[in-house]
Amino acid sequence: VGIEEFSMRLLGERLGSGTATLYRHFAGKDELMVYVVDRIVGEIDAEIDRDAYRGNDWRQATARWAHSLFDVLNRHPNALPLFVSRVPVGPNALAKRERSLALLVDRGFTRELAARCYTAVAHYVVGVALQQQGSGSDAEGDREHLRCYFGSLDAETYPATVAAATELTAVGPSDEFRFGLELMLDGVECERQRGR
Amino acid sequence: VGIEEFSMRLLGERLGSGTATLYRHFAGKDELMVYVVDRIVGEIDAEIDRDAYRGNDWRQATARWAHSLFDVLNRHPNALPLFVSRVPVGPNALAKRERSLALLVDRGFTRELAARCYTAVAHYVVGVALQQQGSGSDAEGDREHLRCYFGSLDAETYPATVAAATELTAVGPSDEFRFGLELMLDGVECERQRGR
DNA sequence: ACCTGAACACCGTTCAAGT
DNA sequence: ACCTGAACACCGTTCAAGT
Repeated sequence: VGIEEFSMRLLGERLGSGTATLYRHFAGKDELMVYVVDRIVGEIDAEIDRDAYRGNDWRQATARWAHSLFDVLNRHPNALPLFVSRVPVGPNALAKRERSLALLVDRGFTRELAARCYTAVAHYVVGVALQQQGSGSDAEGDREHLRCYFGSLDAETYPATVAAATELTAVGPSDEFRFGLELMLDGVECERQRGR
Repeated sequence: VGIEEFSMRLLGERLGSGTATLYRHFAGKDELMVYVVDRIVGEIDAEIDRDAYRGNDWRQATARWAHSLFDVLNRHPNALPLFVSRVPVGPNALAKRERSLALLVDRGFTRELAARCYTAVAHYVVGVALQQQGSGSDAEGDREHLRCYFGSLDAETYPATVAAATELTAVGPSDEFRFGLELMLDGVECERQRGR
């Protein structure tokens, strides 16, 4: 129902129990949300745990979990704000982090570079998903609206914005994500070669 | 006071007026927050508007506004959640976007590549700031705590995480930001050369 | 032992009544 | 005309009272 509309009263009602009963299972709303986050993290493609996965190089493998995480976050737009300023430490989060890190270390990254690159990519994925939040079914309409707005600005004051009104709004959320991820992986490749 | 603690009643009280009076100036809490966001965006280093700025190459200039935006966001940690899923379109946001875009186009980027790179960098900066939110004065203590937690895990189940416990928590928020930004700018450089 | 209605101390927003 | 106390319809959380 969305984070704004959710309430302990509503949850109690849907479960056919009193609101106060919920506090026998969770310390409060905050603790409940921690469990919600870990459950969502658990939905990340299990492929990352498989042996077959080892055939791919670091770039393919990293791109794969990044896309999988991005997909999962987009499947749960209502829960996205829960990922702000919360380092997920539940059992599912631990397992996924382990695999993503091992991926890099197994393929020759130093522990330090692996840790830095893992963190950068993970923060990029969640960050973009957060800022694209709500760009669901009517995303095309929203972009159209923004394009008109940029295009209608004063061309003397905002020449570059007016000229690039189309380009600024032509790229959809998933294309934008893919492009930025490739930029970051290109950067990782540079850093890796520099380290040698 | 933080977004959680803020209320229209508190604001009315601090201004020495009735709560209902606020609704004569703003349609409601949401509209008020839009103004808060644009005011914060207005704090981005004005250097970006100056002619002297033109001496720098695209990478220096882009890194400069990215760092400035990051600093501004960190100066207002309580307002950060307001940047989730809101494309800032106030007067200050328009002015800053114009300069950041013109920067790239003036230095030979096509409109499309400029738009894509601007968007990627802007989303990266805000995304990282969002996820580092609250890592203020006691950040060192939090990292120490997380390091112990990672280090204490079962080494059979989480070998890479245990081994990299130090590396995962050794990098502070601003270093992490700088590293990821460099990755992304390396990627932009790659893309730019490919386009030629 | 387990559950919960009702209460407590809050919200955002509205509007009739005051100045 | 402008302001606002009080009310309305909600919150999260607690606890005495019920089963």
